[in-house]
Amino acid sequence: MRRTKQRQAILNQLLSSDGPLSVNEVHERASSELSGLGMATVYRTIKALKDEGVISVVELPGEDPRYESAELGHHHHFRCLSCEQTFDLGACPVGIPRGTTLPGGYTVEDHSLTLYGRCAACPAN
Amino acid sequence: MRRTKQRQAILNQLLSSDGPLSVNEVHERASSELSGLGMATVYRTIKALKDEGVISVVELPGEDPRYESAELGHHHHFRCLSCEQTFDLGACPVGIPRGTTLPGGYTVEDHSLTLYGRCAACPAN
DNA sequence: GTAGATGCAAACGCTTTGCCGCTTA
DNA sequence: TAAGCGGCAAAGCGTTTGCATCTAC
Repeated sequence: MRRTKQRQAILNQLLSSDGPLSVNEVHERASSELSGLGMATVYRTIKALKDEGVISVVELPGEDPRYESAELGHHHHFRCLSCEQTFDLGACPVGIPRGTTLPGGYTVEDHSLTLYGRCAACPAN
Repeated sequence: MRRTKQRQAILNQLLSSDGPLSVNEVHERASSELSGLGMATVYRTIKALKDEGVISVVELPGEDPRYESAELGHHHHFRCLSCEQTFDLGACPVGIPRGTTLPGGYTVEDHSLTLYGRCAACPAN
C-alpha cells in the first residue's frame, strides 16, 4: 500500500481520535488537513485499511458505521446525546461469559453494549 | 387510520412475532398472507404505526432497523449467528443505573445491549 | 360519495465503480 | 516508467414520494 498524503491524513484522524469516526467525520477532519480530499477516496481508503486489518468497524444502533484502530481490544462505547460524539470506554460491565445459556435456550458467544448520556464537556442542561 | 387488509396483514406479523422484524421480513411474511403487497405500502404503514405509537423501532448494530410492539418494556435482544433471527430477551443484565458517572466524566442515562450466539433451534455446529 | 390507502414508477441520497490523468517508489 | 492512487461523474441500491386508481367508511 502506497504512502500518499491522502492516506496519511485519513489514518492520522482515525488513530488520533478518542472514539471511532464515521466516513463523514473522517472526511471532514481529514479535509481540514488536506483540502480537496474526495469522498470516494475516503470510502476506498477506509475499505482498504479495514481489509488490511489496520482499522475495525464499530456498529452502533441506528448510526452509520464508524472506524477505529484495530489495536483496541474488547471495549464498548459511549454516545453523548448532546454533542453526538462517540467515545471509547474501558471497562466491560456485562457479566455474561461466553457459553452462558439463557432461559429460552440462547447460547451467548458475544455481546455489544452502547451507553448513552452526557460526556464531561457537555453540561447537564 | 383505516382498517385495510394490507394493514391488517402487516400488523399481524409485527404483533405475533417473537422478536422485532425488519421491513423486508414484514414484507416477506405479510406477502405470504396477502400476495401482491407492495413494498411502499409496508414502508408507509410501518411509518404510520410508529408515528401512532403502536410499534417502536429497534436498532441493532449493523442491522437494518426492526420494529415490534410498543407495549414491550425495557428489554434487550438476542441475535442468532446461525439463522440470523432476532429474539426478545427478558432480563437486563446491565448493572448501570441512570445517573451513574463513569471514569472520564460520562453520565449514563440509557444503554443498549445486544447478545449474539445460537438460538435453541440452531445446533451448536 | 369522498377522504384516505394502494401500487407503480420516478425521485432521492448515500455508497460504489469506471475512467483517466497524476503520483509514488 | 509503470502500477497504484485520486478525483470526478456515472451507476447502484434501498427508501421515499407523486400520481392515478381503488376502497373503506
